[in-house]
Amino acid sequence: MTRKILVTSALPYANGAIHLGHLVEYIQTDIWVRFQKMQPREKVSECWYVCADDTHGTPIMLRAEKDGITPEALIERVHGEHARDFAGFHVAFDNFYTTHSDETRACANEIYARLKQAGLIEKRTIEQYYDPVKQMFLPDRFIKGECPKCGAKDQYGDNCENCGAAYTPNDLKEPYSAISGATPELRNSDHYFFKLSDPSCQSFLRRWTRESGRLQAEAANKMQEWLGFDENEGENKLTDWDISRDAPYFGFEIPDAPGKYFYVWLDAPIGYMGSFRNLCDRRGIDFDDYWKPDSTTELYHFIGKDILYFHALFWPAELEHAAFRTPTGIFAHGFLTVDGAKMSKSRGTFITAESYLQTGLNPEWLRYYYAAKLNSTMEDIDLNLEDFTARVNSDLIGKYVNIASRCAGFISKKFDGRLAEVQTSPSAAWLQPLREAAASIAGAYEEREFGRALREVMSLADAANVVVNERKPWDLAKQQGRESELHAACSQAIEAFRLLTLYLKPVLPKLAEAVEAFLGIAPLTWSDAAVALAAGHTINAYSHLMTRIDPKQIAALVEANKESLAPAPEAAAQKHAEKQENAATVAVAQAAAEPHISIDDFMKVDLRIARIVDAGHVEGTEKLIRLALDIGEEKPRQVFAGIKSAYDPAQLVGRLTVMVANLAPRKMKFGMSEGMVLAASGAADGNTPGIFLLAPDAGAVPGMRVK
RNA sequence: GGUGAUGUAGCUCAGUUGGUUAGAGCGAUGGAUUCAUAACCCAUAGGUCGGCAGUUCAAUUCUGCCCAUCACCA
Repeated sequence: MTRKILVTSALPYANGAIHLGHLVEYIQTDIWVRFQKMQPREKVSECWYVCADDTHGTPIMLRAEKDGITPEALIERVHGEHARDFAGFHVAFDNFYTTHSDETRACANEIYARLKQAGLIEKRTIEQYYDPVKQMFLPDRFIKGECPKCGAKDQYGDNCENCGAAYTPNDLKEPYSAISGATPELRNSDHYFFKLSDPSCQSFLRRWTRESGRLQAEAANKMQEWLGFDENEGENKLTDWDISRDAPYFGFEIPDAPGKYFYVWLDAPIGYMGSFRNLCDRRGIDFDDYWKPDSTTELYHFIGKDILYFHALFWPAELEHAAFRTPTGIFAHGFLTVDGAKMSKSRGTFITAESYLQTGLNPEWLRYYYAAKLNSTMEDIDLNLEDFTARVNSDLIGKYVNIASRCAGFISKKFDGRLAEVQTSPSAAWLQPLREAAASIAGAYEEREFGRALREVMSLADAANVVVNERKPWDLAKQQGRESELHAACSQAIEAFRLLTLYLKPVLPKLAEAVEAFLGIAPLTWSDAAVALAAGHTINAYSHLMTRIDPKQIAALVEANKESLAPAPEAAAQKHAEKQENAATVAVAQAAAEPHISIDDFMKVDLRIARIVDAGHVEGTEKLIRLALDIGEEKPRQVFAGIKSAYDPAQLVGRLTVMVANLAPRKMKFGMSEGMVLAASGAADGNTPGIFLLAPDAGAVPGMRVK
């Protein structure tokens, strides 16, 4: 059966420039799509690649305000920049659209309406911080204050960068608005939730995430962590997802809720549909064929591993319950590092797509290098600038282009550009492995094992160079009567070059075009591997196809991206998920507060004497011991404790210790942890190793309260 | 803190369902060659397969502990 495929890359947020980190994904997707489009129609009859700018949310609104323009003007400008950058790197979307479109709005409204009809939308009143100066509700990341745990100042509203504690903005001490600096007030507001906690969502997602092909193995593991193993898991489930935001907000107003807007993360994935709908309208494609529930077409989302949550949980659950098809597969990739470290503005390794092109570097160099490093896992990939130069120069110029360069001249000068018979020539037997490699290279591309594909291509290029070396066309050219040998040797080398070009074409589309012009052939497709160019086929004069990277260009690129200013925090710069949160850093001095707690605070902690009635290792963990604790209740409590390094389970059974009995139960991969045992340990500096479990003096019995 | 991943030659990476001398490309060194933008070809050197312990006739591979790096914790 012929395949029909729809492919997406994650939507870039419309408040910043495309950089080398983004390009990993777009290049990866583009290579895969180009590969599919080279397949014969009977195998892949359609393959569409759509994307869009992600244009909504608070950061866009504030950014536009800061620039003194409307959000619409901002996103239009950025759309132009993004389209230019993608085109510059030969990323060939069938449609690069925008989420701020009628199509996306219509899809969002439809999905919302259907979810509502299915009883999966719920209105709830929540308490949220409000900036009285700016007159708007504040997203978590726009509230800063002191960490409730360690007292560190100027921490974001969701977690502490100093001690790593996670909390909600309501827990922050001395909170202030990162926008105005004002002290925010708690106010009530109605929000709309997608009921992810509904049993139908839970059971659907448990099934869906485990189906073969949906997720990479590592991603499926992660999902299991979030979802739990089975239906009988404790009451700790997925929580409902807040999909609305209050005005002022740049986005789509919810149809039946004036003043409420769809949260940007709701309409972002819907933007895939919106973009495709727009393409369908322009090209006469059947939208429903791709999105109806029982569709036989394939749908793939290429994403960064940071947004797996949105694409593997929320998105399929939405689609399923809104009576659309769900994705065939989610392909997550890792992050990019440059020279082994996060991209850094001060080091000049935060490199924008625009600066790369303006410095005069060839985009196909980067495409090749990324491809050489990409595989189907979520591992991070490193752009090592020295290695980049060496690898591209050696592989592409030294090996691959060299084959044409060293043989084409003889064909032109001695044979008037005409090729000898190759397909049936006995001396051309060495080309057979090159030709047959088409299948395994195709397999590697299909599986997104681009590195493996290119290793195979380059080893074939090595083999071709060895053969040329053995045939020595330069010697043959000097000898009378050996013209046909020379003709055969060079024609075969050209044929090898044609095959290698075909295999590299998904990665190097422009170079392949230049080769097609040089060889005087129609655009190469995968089935062209089978048949050699015919005897007498005329090729054009060779002119060099690609230059080497000059290390000076790399130095210039780094220099152009260097910011001498004090480096701003940029740790999360390559992520999509930050879109809803990333705030401008506003420094506001805060007075220190004494980190005392009241007796009431202390009494909230229900400490109990517990007897360890059972203890055992937890398979698959490095630090945990599973404890069964008797605190005088009907059933012992199950608690997981990170004390494996210091205790042997067998020695623990029977002894008394102290546990926190009213700690919120936490679902872990291996079951519920219903409390916590108390143990002392030294600072994390490792100078005082060891973990020391607390124990009461003789006389205490299980269940006694500790206070 | 918890979870997951990674750690193999100077660099970038393969690989090992436990089995003799651990591989490639680049780089280095030596040689050969001159058709090719000094590319290509041949050869050599270079690794306690992060560290320590255990299981085993045998561990880079399995198990435990430790170290380092990275990500995630909605």
